[in-house]
Amino acid sequence: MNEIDILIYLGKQGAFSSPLPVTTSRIGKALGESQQNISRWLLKMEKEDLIYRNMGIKGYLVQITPNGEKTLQKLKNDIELALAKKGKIKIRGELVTGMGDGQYYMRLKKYSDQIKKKFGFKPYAGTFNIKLTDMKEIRQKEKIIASKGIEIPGFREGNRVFGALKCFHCTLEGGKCALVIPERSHHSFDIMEIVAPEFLRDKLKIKDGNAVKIEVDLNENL
Amino acid sequence: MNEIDILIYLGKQGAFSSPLPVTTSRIGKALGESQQNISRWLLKMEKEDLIYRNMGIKGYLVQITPNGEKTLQKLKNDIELALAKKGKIKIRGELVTGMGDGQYYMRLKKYSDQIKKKFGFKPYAGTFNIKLTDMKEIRQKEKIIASKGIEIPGFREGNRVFGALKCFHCTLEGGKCALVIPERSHHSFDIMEIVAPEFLRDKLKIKDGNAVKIEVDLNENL
DNA sequence: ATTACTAGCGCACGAGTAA
DNA sequence: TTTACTCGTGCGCTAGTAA
Repeated sequence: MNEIDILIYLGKQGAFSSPLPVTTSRIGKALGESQQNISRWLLKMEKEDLIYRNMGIKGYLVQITPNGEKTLQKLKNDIELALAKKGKIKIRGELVTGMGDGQYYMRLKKYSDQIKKKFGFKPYAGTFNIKLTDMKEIRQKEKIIASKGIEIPGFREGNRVFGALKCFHCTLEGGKCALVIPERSHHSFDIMEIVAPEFLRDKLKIKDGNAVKIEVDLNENL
Repeated sequence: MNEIDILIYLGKQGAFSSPLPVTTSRIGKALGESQQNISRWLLKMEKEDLIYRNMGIKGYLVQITPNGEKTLQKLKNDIELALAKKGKIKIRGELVTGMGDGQYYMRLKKYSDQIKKKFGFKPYAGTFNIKLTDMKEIRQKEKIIASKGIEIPGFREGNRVFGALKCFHCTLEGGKCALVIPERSHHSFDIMEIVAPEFLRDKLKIKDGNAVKIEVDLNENL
């Protein structure tokens, strides 16, 4: 029991725009609380400028103040911010160079065109390679691999076969990137390859050995 | 302080999809509570199946359970339901006939075409006339009149001048209608005129003298 | 460093009841 | 009928401290 429960009850009854005739026992009944308890809460909420009250014939006329409305809005907002993190996984690692085959792949037009199409940016012809130094982080990567992700199909060029890629929207130190995982070659399990738009490469001033944070979005649609 | 605050905190840190390393004192600091208090709450929330916990090296690894997520969703939903009532005014009255000039207006094509255009239905060539029997209800009507509403312009036909109408989306016993207030003739302050789509006239089996509930939407856009 | 127990205090609760 | 007071109980809080 708290003032939020009462604000929600009053709001659902339409106490925003006009005074609502209510009694403490009716609210109590609806919320499973005693009449006395509601009486005390309304008194308190009046002091806190969450509601106005005027005596009516039977019971009070109660209305939610702008402050009361703001309180509800703020809570809703906070919950939304929290729920927005659903389906996102954070990973920490360390920037390394010269590992992984992503940088080779990204020079191939067939791959980079697909990135452009599905992620909306032209990838820099190299990748950020992130080394996962902790077993915990590798377990996170496993969780990502178990997700569906965004598939970029493979192709053949002459004799050579280029495998499919499983990709994810992600942010690297806050900047939008794409996580690229070749579907076949599962060697180097402790490396994550991230392609960035060209401009980001300049903006993020990170060097080899730097610790970086990545947030991977498991959802397919942005 | 309650479990919602902690769920929001954990959620914002991304504890939905993967275990989050936290300590009771860190949460306490963030929420302005003592370490001991957070310890007790986490214990309780674990019992209530809102979170899982596993001992880590320093502190716990905490994750929000599906049930915990559902709890947040439900609260968000309830708040949204409450906030959806904002800008809506409830009025009670009694159905009467033969009063008001709305029914005359609605037979005029220039008016009814506008209703069709702005409310999306062809009005029945008569109005529901609602008599406000209580001073409280009349005060509600004043609040409505003070709002902007949806204007339907006047026109002249030969010598006669037909005034503008101020209209509002509303529901009459749950059915979508339009409240129509002539801008000039402010006689009969205790009558509200409501036009309904033709089919509603049959569906709502209300007769003269019946008490009815109206919910008026002060917003212009549906 | 952690978590979480115990003790002590105060706020929140329902029951009874006055106005 | 109302609201809201007082009273007694118990839950939630912080501080101290054990593990």
